[in-house]
Amino acid sequence: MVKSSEKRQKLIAEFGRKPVFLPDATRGAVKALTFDQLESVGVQHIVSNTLHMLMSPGPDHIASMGGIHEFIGWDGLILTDSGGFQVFSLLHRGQWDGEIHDDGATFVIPEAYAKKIDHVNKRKSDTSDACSLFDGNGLTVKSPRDGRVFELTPEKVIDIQMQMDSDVMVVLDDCRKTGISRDEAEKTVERTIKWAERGKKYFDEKYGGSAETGKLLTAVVQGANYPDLRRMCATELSKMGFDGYNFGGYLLDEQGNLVVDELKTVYDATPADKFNYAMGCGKPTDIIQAIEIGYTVFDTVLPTRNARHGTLYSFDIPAEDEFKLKIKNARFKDDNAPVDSTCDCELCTRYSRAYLHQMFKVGELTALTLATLHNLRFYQRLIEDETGDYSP
RNA sequence: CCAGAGGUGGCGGAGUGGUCAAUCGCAGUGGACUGUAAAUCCACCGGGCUAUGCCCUACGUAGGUUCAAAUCCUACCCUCUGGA
Repeated sequence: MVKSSEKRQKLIAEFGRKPVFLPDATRGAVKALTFDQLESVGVQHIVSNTLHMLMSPGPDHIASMGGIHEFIGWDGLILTDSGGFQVFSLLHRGQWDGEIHDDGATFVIPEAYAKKIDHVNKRKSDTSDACSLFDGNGLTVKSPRDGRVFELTPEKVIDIQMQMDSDVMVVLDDCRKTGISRDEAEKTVERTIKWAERGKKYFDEKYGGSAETGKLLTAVVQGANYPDLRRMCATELSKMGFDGYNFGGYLLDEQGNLVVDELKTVYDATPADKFNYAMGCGKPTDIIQAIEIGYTVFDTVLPTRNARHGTLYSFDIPAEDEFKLKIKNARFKDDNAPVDSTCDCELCTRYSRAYLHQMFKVGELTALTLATLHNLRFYQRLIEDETGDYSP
């Protein structure tokens, strides 16, 4: 195994000690940005996704390219999500075919998506390279053109993340939204605990655990909006000795409010010397709340996706309005001010609201880049301000 | 000058007797987005109201046929394509 760089080792050692925000680079890239641009706003950590990388280009390919850091050209910390969220967002919401069973989850890739990612896998499928990792023991490649089948199990998810050479790994979990029945919630908790145990055991026995690999392994706490289930899940997982504990599921209630009570319960039920990661959190105001509770690790698509959709964050906009500035609104056509008068990013130091407005109106790609750059800078400043050691 | 084709809302373009204030796309306006199938999705988009309904003005212009016309007839104006 390739040894982590000194820089990465340091990032891993310090991970979660103070609040960090990790932009989502689900498929190995933060949309619209280069890594130079990402670094220019102070980002040192990103999140990638096991399922997406499994589908394309495949863990074997990443391994053969020297691991994910080498492959994508990023020497910062990479946290890889397990694909548990896709169990929820794609399977439970019925967007993709597939099923969840006690052994894991099976995904059938829709033709439209398969085509999009097929340019690499088409070649691979001829020699079955893509599934060699699993010894034919689970991962099946059906048709490379229309609906290949992938299976995620607690063990496979560890293997994939190890092959990718991830820094912080996440075990497979059965992710659900908050509004499910008690019965369902109990089942997902049971399954999540079982899967976590299998993942941890496998990581320790096959790879020698964190001590041997220098990587961190985190577990996911489920339990929907049932505080006692959350507590039970957190307690059980804590007994297994993970490096971090993640608040899983959907961390908003039906009204879109942060589930503060559940977050507190989980925080209290997990070891004080381990970090807590609020997966998918969140709006700036949500992050501030979660930091107050004690969470230190955050990721969400909001700053990057909203940037691409024309919603910019600005400290010039009051918190009551969620710091949101919709740059495509007609009122910014003649606005010569920067998006955020307190910001030091390229967008704010060089361009006006009027210019960005115009670039969005005509669909210039530069607009997406500038907006993404800025929103990530905003999130960096938000989180750094919370620790009191903001330094640009 | 002759022969064809056509003139529809900001634009492109459906509709060819009633269910048409008029499909759809673009542009416009606003909204949504929380472990990313998302440079996406949704709503509104002639005007005026005592507004889940009513009234007015609209399918080149002017007449006509009809209970009823963007849709049929007549004339005129304009555009395009061929031919002199």
